[in-house]
Amino acid sequence: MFELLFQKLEEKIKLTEEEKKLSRSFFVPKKLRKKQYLLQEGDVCKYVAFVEKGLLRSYTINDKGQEHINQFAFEGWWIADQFSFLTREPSKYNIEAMEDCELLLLSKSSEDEMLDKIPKFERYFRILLQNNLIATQKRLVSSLSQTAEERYSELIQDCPTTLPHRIPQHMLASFLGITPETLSRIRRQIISKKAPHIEDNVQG
Amino acid sequence: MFELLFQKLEEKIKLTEEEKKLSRSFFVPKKLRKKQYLLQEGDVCKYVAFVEKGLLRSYTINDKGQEHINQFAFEGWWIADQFSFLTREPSKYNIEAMEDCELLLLSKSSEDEMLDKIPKFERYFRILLQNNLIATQKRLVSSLSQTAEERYSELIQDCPTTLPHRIPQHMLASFLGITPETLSRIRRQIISKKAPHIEDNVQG
DNA sequence: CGCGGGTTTGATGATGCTCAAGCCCGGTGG
DNA sequence: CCACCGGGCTTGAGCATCATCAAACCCGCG
Repeated sequence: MFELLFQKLEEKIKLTEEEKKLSRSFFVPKKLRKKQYLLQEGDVCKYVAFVEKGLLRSYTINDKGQEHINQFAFEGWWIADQFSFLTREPSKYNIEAMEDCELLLLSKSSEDEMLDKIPKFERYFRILLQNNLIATQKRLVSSLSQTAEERYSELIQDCPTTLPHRIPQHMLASFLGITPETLSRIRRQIISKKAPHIEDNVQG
Repeated sequence: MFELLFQKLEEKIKLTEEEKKLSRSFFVPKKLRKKQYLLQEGDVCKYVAFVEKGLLRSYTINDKGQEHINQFAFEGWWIADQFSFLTREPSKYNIEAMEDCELLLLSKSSEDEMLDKIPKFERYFRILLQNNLIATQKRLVSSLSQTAEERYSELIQDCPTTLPHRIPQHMLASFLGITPETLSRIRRQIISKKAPHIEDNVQG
């Protein structure tokens, strides 16, 4: 259950066997079935979750009833509503399992204690947050300055295999901040750009 | 010169006098005149800067030549291109002083040494990044799910005094990802919504 | 006074949304 | 085995939002 976690940890920090053993004790394993929720809007986010297996999404619903996906979390990623977790205020996000999941949960008190007893984790989480911030800023800039087509093209360029394979189109649309209809039309346009001669020249 | 920095530090971590003295040595004071640059596109971001005084903006220019402001940094804030600072790759951002500034610069090697010698800073930067991430995620969601008018209204609701006072409209527009013309029209609409009776009913 | 920037205003067009319908395909039950 | 259902993807027509281009305006400053 902890294999992937320790593998990921070792990429950033070196833990002694002692520390590994101790750190295990702070996590609570949890399995989620597809469509079950780790967090629902209005609840306080009590855990940050490390994804050992499966796939989750975090999304909000705005006043017009539209869903907007904020983040996906694949194997080896962390997911939570940082704001609610930190402040203990009710969350505006929902975190749902898109596939059957195996998670390692870390409560606020466990995190605090772990950071106290194994300060190396301060560094680990700092690096994690830094990378997350870099990625989020990049996404923000692209959402402000690029067209939907450009954003979609870049997205599938970054993850040409996993994304279309494990995530249905209407959720990619929601992630990009566009409607499923628009995404469908964009895909058609891209295809006709790539092979503009096919429809025109193949005449038998 | 270090007053504001230590004030901000004390909100998050407790430093001994020894540590304060030591930490000073890692920073290099720097003054910038209005319109001078801390970082220019194509250069590697060599410093994270703490703003003792003044105001800066970080922006990118996309392929169509449009500027998009990524971040402002007021007194007490930090600013850098985290990605370039971390990877030493050339930056895609420009960081420019919007007013005369007094900064405290921290180079990568100084940061590393400081984190080594005063591990409390790991925690400080972790908290900093956490707050920055929360804010950036919020901005991302609003840029994906709200209209320009909604985003502008929320922005000036959050900072009704400082923002319009110190930041010209066309830069607010760039921050919101809209054109100056659109922002101007939005402002007019908001005004006429607030007092719809004025034009209609005052007839002499 | 005239210049130059920032802001405003207008006309037109592109991008993406809404609503509505049709299609495709896998799953279910008769 | 097939008919039916439902969800996801596609397609179309019309519309809202926002960008673009161009011109006017406003105001501080040399």
